[in-house]
Amino acid sequence: MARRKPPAQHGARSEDGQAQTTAPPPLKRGPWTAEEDEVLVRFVAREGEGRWRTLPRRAGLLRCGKSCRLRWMNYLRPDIKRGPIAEDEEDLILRLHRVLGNRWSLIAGRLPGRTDNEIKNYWNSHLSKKLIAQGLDPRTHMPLAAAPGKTAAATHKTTAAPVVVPPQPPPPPGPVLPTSSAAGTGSDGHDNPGDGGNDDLAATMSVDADGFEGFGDQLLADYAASRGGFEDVMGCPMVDDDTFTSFLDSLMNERQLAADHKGVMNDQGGAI
DNA sequence: AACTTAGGCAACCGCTTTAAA
DNA sequence: CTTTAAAGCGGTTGCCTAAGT
Repeated sequence: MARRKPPAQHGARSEDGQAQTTAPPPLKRGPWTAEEDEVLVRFVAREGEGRWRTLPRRAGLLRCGKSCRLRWMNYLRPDIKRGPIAEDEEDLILRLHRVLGNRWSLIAGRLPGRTDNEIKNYWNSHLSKKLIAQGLDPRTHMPLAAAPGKTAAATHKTTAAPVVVPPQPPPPPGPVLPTSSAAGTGSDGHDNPGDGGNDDLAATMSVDADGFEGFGDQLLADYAASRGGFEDVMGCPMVDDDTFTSFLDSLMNERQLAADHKGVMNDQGGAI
């Protein structure tokens, strides 16, 4: 169901947006054809992933490297799971999002076969609305402040400021988690579904807490405290790598965890 | 039946981070 | 140490389809 305006061949920019002086080859844009898919699949099978920038030329594709990578990661990888998001997957997404926020790649890393793009789209088109309908702020999973006529009724299209979020009080002290620096950590960023892909997360989780909303999570706090993994440093609760990794695992493997904290969640308006 | 609106999702954009030279 | 290339990420766009009028 891909539709992206095909023309727009403004070749005046490289794939990274930098201006170019020499006339670039006419890069194709828009939806991929079955033929292109086949070429890419065959090439990756033969040469392996990586070197995306040069891949198009080597493979004989008139696409930019970014486009090839995206197509492979989001659609052509053999381990991609097709089909609707299952109920348990949805439940996991909700719980992970509550802890991780919009870290789609990290969330995807915990859902084998699902891509960050797919989860992001699913979140924006389904789950955020679901939370709103429950009176919860999709960003923080906290109860929406009563804002007459400005919440669930606020229809939106896709993600552009999808949710009317009233000014929030500072989130409760949350674990110190990585911000966008979780990106680009040497792994392919998609965290190889199912392979403990939050290692990079854990490695960076002590960086800073700025900009991470939706994580003020009593769930993790309790969990970490129970593990003795909490320290209060500069007013910011910290968790160690193992604690956080275990916590994410527990989110996946122990539905009981949520039940154990039901009281907490109820206090917050029944989040999740 | 024709038109309009909303939803869904693949693809693109721009920025950040990391690694290599 | 600095610069540059490569890769990855989150946000956004825009087309197609379905539902509604």
